[in-house]
Amino acid sequence: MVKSRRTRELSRLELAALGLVLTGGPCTAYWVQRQFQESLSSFFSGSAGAVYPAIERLEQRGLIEGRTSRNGERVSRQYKLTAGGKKTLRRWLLPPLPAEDIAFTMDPVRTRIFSLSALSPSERLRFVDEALAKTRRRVEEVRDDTELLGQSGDLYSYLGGLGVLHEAEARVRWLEEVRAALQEEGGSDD
Amino acid sequence: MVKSRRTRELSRLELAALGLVLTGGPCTAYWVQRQFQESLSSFFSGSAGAVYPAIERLEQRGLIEGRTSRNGERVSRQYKLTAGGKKTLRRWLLPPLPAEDIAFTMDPVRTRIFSLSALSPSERLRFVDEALAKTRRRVEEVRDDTELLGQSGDLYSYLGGLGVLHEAEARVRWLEEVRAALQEEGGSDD
DNA sequence: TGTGACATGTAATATGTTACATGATTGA
DNA sequence: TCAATCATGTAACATATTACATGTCACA
Repeated sequence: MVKSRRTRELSRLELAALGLVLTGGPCTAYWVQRQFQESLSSFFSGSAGAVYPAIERLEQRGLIEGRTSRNGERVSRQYKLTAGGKKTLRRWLLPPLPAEDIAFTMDPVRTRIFSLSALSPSERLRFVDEALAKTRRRVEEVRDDTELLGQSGDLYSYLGGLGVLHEAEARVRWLEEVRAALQEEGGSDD
Repeated sequence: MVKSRRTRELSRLELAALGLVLTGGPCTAYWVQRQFQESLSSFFSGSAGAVYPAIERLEQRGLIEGRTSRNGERVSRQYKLTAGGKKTLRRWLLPPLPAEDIAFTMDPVRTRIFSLSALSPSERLRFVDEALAKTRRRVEEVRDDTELLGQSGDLYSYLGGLGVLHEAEARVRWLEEVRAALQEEGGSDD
């Protein structure tokens, strides 16, 4: 039995891609790419320049294995998880969950809040109102998409969608509070 | 009047740093770095290797201006926003808010959900229970920090903290739903 | 005949990460 | 005097982004 040498940790994209190959394999790199693009989470763009190299790295590590197949003139490479790949995924899922992953949070609208003093009181309200309107619309979109996922019978995708929905709804509630606070602070305009 | 030539867009880190200089200026790059490190949002690590170059780029663009000062042997460079910097911030805040910024969402726990089939039913519950416990603890931490921000009188920081709190609470509610769904699906073990 | 989805990649670019390195000042 | 904080940076590295490039296949 070979002791694996210490090697660099997998990036989030690599881990997510590995999980996709588990669920969808055997599948092509292109399919993985589409999953990223269609995902409700837009963290990864699903660009070819990111996905293809990531898949290659996973294969080089022996976490997935590819098999080139031919349909007429068309070649494609189908990947599936190896035993090592599954072990890696299990290590990723089983305790302990790293603190950074629990604390991770990012909202580009929230980032902007800290610069609000560059605007006049009425402009601040305009900012929040736009964010509120667009986030509400986003909630509806996510709700629809999640409902579809629920009907598709894919439990984990549905649960993922539900997570995105909860987050979007939380943003709406938060923005409503922000709006109230700004109105109170507001007073006269510029 | 000089038409500004088309130039690359500012990165999120640059924009966030610009906002920090608005709020905290005149301030040092080190101070900006500390703000990132202490922020409840852990999206940016606040590493010197990211912050110092970003501040330099902002200065080269004329969005902030620095002034080297001397206290005894100690030199430090104090930055403050320029008129152009303020204009840039206002453009960032005023409509339209880009759709990507509204849709942006990332939760490393949620990412893992899609790979849950690598675990046995009882392991899946263990995963969710750990996430739930740690996220609940996180909610308490964020609540405390946000309360302090509220007492500090810095309205925008407080509102930012409130946003993080809402998000953490939403994650707890979501994980509770996930737990229920997994128990229902669960049945027999491995 | 042409469009769009399938499929695979590369190149240029920039950004951010970790780790290293240095030195002054403050306060216990 | 020692540790922590203030303060400024650099180097190596990998990764992700956009844009480009190519070609097949199904179908209307």
